[in-house]
Amino acid sequence: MLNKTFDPAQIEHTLYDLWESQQAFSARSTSQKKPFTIMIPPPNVTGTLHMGHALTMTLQDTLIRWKRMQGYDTLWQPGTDHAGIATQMVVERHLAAEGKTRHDMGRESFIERVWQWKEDSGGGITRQLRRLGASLDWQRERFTMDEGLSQAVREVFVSLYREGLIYRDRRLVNWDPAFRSAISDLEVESKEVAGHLWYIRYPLEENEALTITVATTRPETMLGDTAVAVHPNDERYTALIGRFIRLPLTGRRIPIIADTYSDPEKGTGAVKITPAHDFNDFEVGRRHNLPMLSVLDEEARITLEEITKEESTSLTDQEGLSDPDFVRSLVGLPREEARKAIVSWLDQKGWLEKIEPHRHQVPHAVRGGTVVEPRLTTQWYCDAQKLAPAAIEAVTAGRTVFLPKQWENTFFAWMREIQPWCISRQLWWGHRIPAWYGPDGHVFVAYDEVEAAQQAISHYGQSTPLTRDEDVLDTWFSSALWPFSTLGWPQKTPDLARYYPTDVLVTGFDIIFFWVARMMMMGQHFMGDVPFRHVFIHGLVRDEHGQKMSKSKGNGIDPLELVETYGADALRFTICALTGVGRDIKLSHKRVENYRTFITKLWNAARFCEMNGIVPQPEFKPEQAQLALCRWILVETASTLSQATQALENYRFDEYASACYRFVWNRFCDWFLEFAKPVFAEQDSSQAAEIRAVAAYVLGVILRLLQPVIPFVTDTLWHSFGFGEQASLINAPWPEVFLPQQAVKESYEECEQMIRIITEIRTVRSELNIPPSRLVPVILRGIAACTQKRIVRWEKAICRMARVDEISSLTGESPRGAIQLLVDDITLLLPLAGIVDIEAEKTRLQKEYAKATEEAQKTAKKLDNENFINKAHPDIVQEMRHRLESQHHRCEQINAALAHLQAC
RNA sequence: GGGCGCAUAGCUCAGCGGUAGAGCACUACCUUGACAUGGUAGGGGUCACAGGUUCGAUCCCUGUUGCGCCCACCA
Repeated sequence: MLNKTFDPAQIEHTLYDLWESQQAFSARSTSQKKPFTIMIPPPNVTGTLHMGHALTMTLQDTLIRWKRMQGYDTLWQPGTDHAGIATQMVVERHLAAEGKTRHDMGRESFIERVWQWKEDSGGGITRQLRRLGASLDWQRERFTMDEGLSQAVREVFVSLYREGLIYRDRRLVNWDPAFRSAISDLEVESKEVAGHLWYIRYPLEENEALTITVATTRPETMLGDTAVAVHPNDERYTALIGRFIRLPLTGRRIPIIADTYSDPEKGTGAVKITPAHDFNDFEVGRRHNLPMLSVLDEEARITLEEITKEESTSLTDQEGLSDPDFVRSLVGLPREEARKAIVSWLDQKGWLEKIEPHRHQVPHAVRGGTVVEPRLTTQWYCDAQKLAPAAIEAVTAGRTVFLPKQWENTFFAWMREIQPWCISRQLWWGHRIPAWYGPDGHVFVAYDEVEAAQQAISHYGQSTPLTRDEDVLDTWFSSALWPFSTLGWPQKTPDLARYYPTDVLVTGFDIIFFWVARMMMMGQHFMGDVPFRHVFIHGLVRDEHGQKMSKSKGNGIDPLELVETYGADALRFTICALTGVGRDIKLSHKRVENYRTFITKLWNAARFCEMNGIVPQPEFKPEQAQLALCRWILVETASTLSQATQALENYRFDEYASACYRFVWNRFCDWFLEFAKPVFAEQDSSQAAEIRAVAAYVLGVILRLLQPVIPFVTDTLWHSFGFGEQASLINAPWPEVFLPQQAVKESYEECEQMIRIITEIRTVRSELNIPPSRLVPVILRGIAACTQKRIVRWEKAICRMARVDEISSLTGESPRGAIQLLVDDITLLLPLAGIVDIEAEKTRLQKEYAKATEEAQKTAKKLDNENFINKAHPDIVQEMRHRLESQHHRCEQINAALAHLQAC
């Protein structure tokens, strides 16, 4: 017996455990079935489930469960990511709470601590995925830092190095002074900031009275200036090109150079060049062979190390121009303080011409939010420019297709402009770079220490002590290998051959560059094929006001809270229903609450079936159905099934959900079950047996149709009804579409007509304020014998559903004051004289007449247009003629009804 | 500066070259033996604006406005 209400909390845990213990989600690599594979975008191992996860996982699970039913050998590969920076940050925060830093602990014990943290919290996210109902193949769960994946990382690093696609380079990187690490371009976002433009006079070498003024937003970097650039065509400065200035503060002698980088429109047209602290200046410096002096250390504090190394003599005191004591006092000052100090010194000494307020873009670290400092360091780079073309070609050729398609443009735009990928990070948590250095700095890249040592012997001719590179790899380096590393690569495993390339990647647009592009490059390079055939890009989950959910705004919705409150099915169905193409999702408790009613409706429909003795009849075939009602619901079932299937094929989760919703609620419940009620109420109806069989069949289809999106409630019902004796719902076959024959279509029309009759009567009743408790008689006038027989067949249903107490027929005149209804060629009379307000009915009819004539006029006007007749498609013209005919007919009928009333 | 997306009922969104749709909200009536987390019926839209193409435009094209996003850019 089904409970009166469905209680998800009670069943979801047990049901999921059962599924898992039965290994219902396991891929069967030895089966004959065709494989269908989705790789999970691995969530951070120490993370917690947020709405974005709930969205992407629901969509993936819906696809994978659907494909499983379609008979594929499905692999949904689970796993987690070590998330270098994020995880290290969390653990460092814990340490800070204890008053410690990672440097106090040392590398080894810090890493041990992170592993411990991973062990303690690492199950969280996977437990939460289970809570959502995600049908991942847990036996295959992987972690980006487990032994197998680490081996893949080393293999990729070493071979790319040997191919010259990984190299070390000294150039500017985006440096996060808080992490004291390089970060990638993608981890930098520019934010507009209200700052200042400082105009500083630089005196000419030969005559201090003559100055050239530069404008800068970063006066603190002037310690590292090694040139002033002007545009070669800028007449204001042509005479100065090739001459030298003396840099205030240090007295350094630096050239005025001509370079087209300088923009005469900006500032004064003369720009200070600080190659070690600005990406553009760096390029200028390279072109002109300028010295590159770093004046900020790893924490972005002033350092004079490089200046004093380069030019130990320049720091001599020159009255008013250079001031060695002051400059030395700057050492160790953070950027902002150094800026203030330098500006005030310049002002005192008269070098500051003016200050203007200035809004400009400043790069900030996406994670942590510190102002990023361009910094000259040696890092490891991956030559993405060489890897990109194959990935671009794969998309151009359609071997990988993005959906929606327009994301391909985003992908192309970035890939075509791709920059060298800085893959080293000055962190401790991650894949340590497999590179060792000899005492002279010679690099040995090897799979392990033993191999490196051997290389050293052959290089040096003797055993030589090596030190390992301190840095770790960018987290996305290992993520890039995910589609094949999880399948056993670099070994040539059967799984790799079977499940690669995967079928679809489901993810958000925010990681197209970080992850999708890199998987494409690595997949093409190491597997010789794309990692996935489709990339389905979904939107973002926002709050009900369309705001991005964020911790700081506190507007986030916890998916687990929704699951606890409304059930996983309700959340999943809501997500599917709201996932349109290329649109973000606005989510609220209210939304989930609303869609939960659908789950409730389904549950209650099933209870009704149960109460009426509906049990599965495995022998039943839809082709056998004779009754019009049964044929009608079977046609509806077939049509829903094909709509739903097509929707899923096109990743139209919203259409899939709404097709199911409409069918279950507005067809199965509102009409089929309602029509069935009077039949079931009869003691021994000959029709009941067929209706029961069909109801059971349709219910079975409904449960299978909805299993992918609402697995808990459907599985519960599946077993409760005993459908499960044949197969578990999870592996039950996706229903076949039943193709209706001509006779079935006629039956369908018959049922549709009855629906219209009932609706017409209901509408009139409602508009004339006849309460449901008041039963009314219906008279059929001048009706053909076969139509009459048909109505008789449906009499009980019409009476019950339209609140009618008697259906009779007559030929000849209508009774006075009877309300006349028209459905196709059937005239229905409601003899309500004295019961209803005749005037109200007149008004109603007049309104309807006006509407009908207006519509008819519109059609007539169209048909009067010669151009329309000549140029429109003949089918359309024909259709319009038919339309006009029926509109005229309808007008006449209303008019007749009106005339009848007038006569009263 | 370059690019992309969106604009349809009070709200959230489908849709489509040929009579504007759904859910929620709203109004009225109804506790009828599956379900009040329900039933029945109803009101509500110059499809952002201006041009163009077309027999016909909410739909296609161009422009305008508004909102959002991505990339680039520390003078």
